[in-house]
Amino acid sequence: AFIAKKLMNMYSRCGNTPKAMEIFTCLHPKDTFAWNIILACHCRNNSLDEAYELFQQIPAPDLISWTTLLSAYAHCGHPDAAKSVFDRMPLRNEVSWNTMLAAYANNDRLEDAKRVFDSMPGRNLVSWNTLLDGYAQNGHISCMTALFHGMPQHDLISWTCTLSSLAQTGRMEEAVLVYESMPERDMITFNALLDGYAKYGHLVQAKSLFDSLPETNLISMTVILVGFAQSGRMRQAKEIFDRM
RNA sequence: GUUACUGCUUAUGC
Repeated sequence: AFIAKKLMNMYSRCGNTPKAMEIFTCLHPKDTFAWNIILACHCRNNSLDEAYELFQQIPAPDLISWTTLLSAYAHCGHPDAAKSVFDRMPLRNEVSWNTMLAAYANNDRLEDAKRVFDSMPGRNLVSWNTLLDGYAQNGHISCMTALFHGMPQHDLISWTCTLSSLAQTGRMEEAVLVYESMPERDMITFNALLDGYAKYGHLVQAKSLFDSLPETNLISMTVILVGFAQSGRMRQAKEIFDRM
C-alpha cells in the first residue's frame, strides 16, 4: 500500500491519470491519504469538474483534500469559486490561507489579495512571496518594490520574482542591480535576466552573460537562440543551434 | 511516507 501510493503519485506527476486510477481502483482500503493523491492528480491533469466530482466522493475529506480543491480553482483562474470553497472549509491552516491569497494574487485581484494578506492569522515567507509575485506579474512595479523592502526576509524566490518582473518589463538597469545584490542564484535567475537582455535587444550583454554562466540548460539555449534569430543575427543563431 | 501553498525563466502548438 506504501508503494502503491508512491506509484500513484509518480503517475500523477507524469500526467498519467489512467495508470494512477488503475492503482487507486485496486487499492484497499482507500484512506484519505490515497484519495488526496488521486484528487491532486485530477486537479493537475484533468478538468475541474472531474476533480470536484472526485472530491465529493471522498468519505472523510481532510484539510489537505479541501486545500487541494481550493488550489485547483486558484490555478484555473477562478478566484471567486476558490473563495466559495474557502468559505465552506471546516478548518484552515497557513497553507489554505496562502492558497486563497494566491487565488487572488495570480489573477490580478490585488486589492482582494491585499485584504486577505492583512486579515490572515499568520504570514510566512510564502505569503509574502505570493503577494510580491502578484504585484510583479501584473506590472505593479512600485507596489512590488515597496513590498520587497518591507518584507521581513527574502529567499531565492523573492529575489527572482523581482528580477524577473524588472527584466520582463525592460528595466534592465534595475534588473542588473537586483541581480548583483542577490545572495544566491540558480538557473531560473540566470535565464530571467538573459531573457530580458535578449528580448530588449541587448544581444552583446546577453551573449556575455550566456558565456559566463556556470551551466546552461535547454531554456538558456532557446532564449539566446531566439534572441539572435529575431534580431537577424543568423550566423550566431546557427552557431548556438549547432551546439544544441 | 515528495498527498495540499509562492518563481509561469524560453520557444512551439492551441
